[in-house]
Amino acid sequence: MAIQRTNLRDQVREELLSWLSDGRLAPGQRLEEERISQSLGVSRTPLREALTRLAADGLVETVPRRGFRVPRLSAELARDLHPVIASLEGLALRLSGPAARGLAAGLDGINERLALPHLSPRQRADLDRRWHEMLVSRNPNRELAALLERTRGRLRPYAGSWERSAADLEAARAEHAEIARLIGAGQLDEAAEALLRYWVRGVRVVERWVQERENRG
Amino acid sequence: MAIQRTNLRDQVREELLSWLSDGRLAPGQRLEEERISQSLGVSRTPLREALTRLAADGLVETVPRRGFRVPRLSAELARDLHPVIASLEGLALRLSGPAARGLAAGLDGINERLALPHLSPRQRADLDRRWHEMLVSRNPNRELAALLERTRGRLRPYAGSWERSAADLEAARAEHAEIARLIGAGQLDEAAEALLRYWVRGVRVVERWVQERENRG
DNA sequence: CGGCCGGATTCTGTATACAATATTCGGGCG
DNA sequence: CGCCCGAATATTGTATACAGAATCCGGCCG
Repeated sequence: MAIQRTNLRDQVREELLSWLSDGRLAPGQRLEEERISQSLGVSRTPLREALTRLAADGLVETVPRRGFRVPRLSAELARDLHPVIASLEGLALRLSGPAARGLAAGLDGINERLALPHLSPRQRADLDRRWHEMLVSRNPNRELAALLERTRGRLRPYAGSWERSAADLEAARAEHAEIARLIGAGQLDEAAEALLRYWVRGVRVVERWVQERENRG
Repeated sequence: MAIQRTNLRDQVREELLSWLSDGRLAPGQRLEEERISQSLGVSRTPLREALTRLAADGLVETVPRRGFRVPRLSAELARDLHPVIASLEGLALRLSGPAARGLAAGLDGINERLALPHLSPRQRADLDRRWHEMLVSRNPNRELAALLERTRGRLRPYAGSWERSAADLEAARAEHAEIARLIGAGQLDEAAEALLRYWVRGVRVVERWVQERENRG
């Protein structure tokens, strides 16, 4: 028995978010309201409100008199957002205090699964996402948590970049492991620095993926 | 000749933002759509889209089937947001690199004006806002800049806290001056630390103001 | 053959209409 | 006299209607 007690606006928003994740809404695509609202079985009103909210979060963009569109993939976005996320996660980690030490085991658990073969890029992206969610889960600052979730959400369209070489995957896993180790040792400042390195290295991976994607498609 | 705004949604949003700043929309107040839309001379449709965007930014909140309301003042919000802003501003400052040194003079200029007598709390809040905008104006990271503006915007309803004692005002000015001095000397890491102290001290000022306000009204 | 122009069509932005829930207010009951 | 209940009213959430701008498409001119 799912809780149905919500409004169409939020339901539509959730649906559009999943469309953004799985590529049914492709970068650069124009969003024709009538067509989408019909395929969702709702009117344009709640759809537009959902789109307005997504636009506020940067997941779609709006051009006056030309409606909403999905932003094109941009390596610059990753270049800009990754250090911001690293900084916020570092703050969240430091604010967690001694409670952070208990995270190490769980983090390692998720990191193990990241190595499993036969995972789709999106499944790996999801595991990475959960790893980082757990990383900051002991942070008591609610606003910081919300901001982090929103900001990380902007990278949703880049989930495909987890289609990466074995070497890149292994590098990410090694960095995860190193961060978890530092957390387990209570060295939160060092962990925050390692986080920054993790995210900055991730920029290059995303850059290459975006580049490749432009060449192919 | 004013710039003819693109759509009503954004015009309405700007108007509501100023209403939030000057208290015409008071914390805790329920937002009756029909009344507001009539007083703005627009229909409920663009108003609701503006409110949806404001809700995404945390400036209003929504209760299912009870519409939008202005969040109550909360010292906890300041406690949570101030360190986040400090962290983001610190990052912006470090990313500015050597270009930051040129900021010191302008920062001092604004800081001088903050000492002028006969300023309203809101005017002081505005000067402080401009001081911090200038502080990060050399930062090349566009996403960080946007995030900072949005996050700082959430403190809009707390502008009244610049109605403060002469001692508190002087303390803020002294910290501004110290930060500017460090920037002028190229010591960005130290400036970032001073920034953190500035924002953390600000928490107490806002806490007292919120407390006072609850007692009075 | 290519580029430009003008009407037809599509789509957005806004207004209005409508259904269902929340709130209000007065009357009955304890 | 106070509290609870229910009808009347008000308000939200959603659907539909409509005006005007953007886009498309075919014909005309160079």
